[in-house]
Amino acid sequence: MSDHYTPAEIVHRFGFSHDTLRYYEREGLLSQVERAPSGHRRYRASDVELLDLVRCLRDTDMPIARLRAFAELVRAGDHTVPERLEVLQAHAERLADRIAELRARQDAIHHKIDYYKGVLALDAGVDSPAVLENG
Amino acid sequence: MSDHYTPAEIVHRFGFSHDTLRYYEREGLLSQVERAPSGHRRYRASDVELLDLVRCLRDTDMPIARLRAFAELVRAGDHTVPERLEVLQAHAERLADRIAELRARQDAIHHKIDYYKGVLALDAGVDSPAVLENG
DNA sequence: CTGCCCCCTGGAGTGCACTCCAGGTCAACC
DNA sequence: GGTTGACCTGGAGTGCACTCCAGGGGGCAG
Repeated sequence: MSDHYTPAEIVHRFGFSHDTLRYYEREGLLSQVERAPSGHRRYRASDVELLDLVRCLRDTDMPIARLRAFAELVRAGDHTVPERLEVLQAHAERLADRIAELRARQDAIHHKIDYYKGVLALDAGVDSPAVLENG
Repeated sequence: MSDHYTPAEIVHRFGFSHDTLRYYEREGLLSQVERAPSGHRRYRASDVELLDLVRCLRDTDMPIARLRAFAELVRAGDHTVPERLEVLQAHAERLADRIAELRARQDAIHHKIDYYKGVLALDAGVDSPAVLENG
């Protein structure tokens, strides 16, 4: 381990494919990644740090465009911290909403599952099962 | 209100667009929807019931292909209830995993937010702020 | 010297889920 | 009778996020 990471190491670490990493770079999520004399990329600690956040935000469905905007703020310097904070807080809010929605839907699905289980239980126990109310 | 619903009523009720409803029909999520003599669609209670579930499952990211498979089971008759149950249970499991992942990411994002808040607090109170550990 | 592997490039292709469009029908209202 | 509005059709187009491809280079093991 030296002060940089090869593409393969990054692929392994984050689970992004080579192509996805190049795509992110093209899209401005990563600033120009350093190169070895051979032309091969050398990812640095700052890239890794940003990719960590990218992983987190992509996994929570932040679109690429917003990630690029965030990355640009990071590049613009420390004075953009308030704006970055706003971006993250807005995202956290949407995420909380999304989780709440998923949980509500999850409840509905479990009700449906229970309904089907009821149907099966009746089927198993009775020759001609009664009609069941679908909740 | 009669025993059927117009396309506009369905659009209003579920928030699916006309085009999306037609797309779902083409994709086999709804079986052939009844028509008025004019050719206009007439959605019935059974369509509404299925659309309710479609809303639920789409909102929790079940792909169209799996929804079609489910719809086919529904059409095939009551003997497919065990299979439908399996589909729903598998989906519920994926959904629980997804929610757990989102919550984990949510924690990480909140840590990042707290970190940025710390930076700002230091900025506000100190002329030359100390370096802060990024968690 | 010969493979072989890892990596490079620009650009084209893919999959999914819609979404839009042009042109037409039908019923109702003025 | 004309206009309006809701709806119809098949098919093309869109947006997003990758993902794949063909062709090429550098460096090292055998």
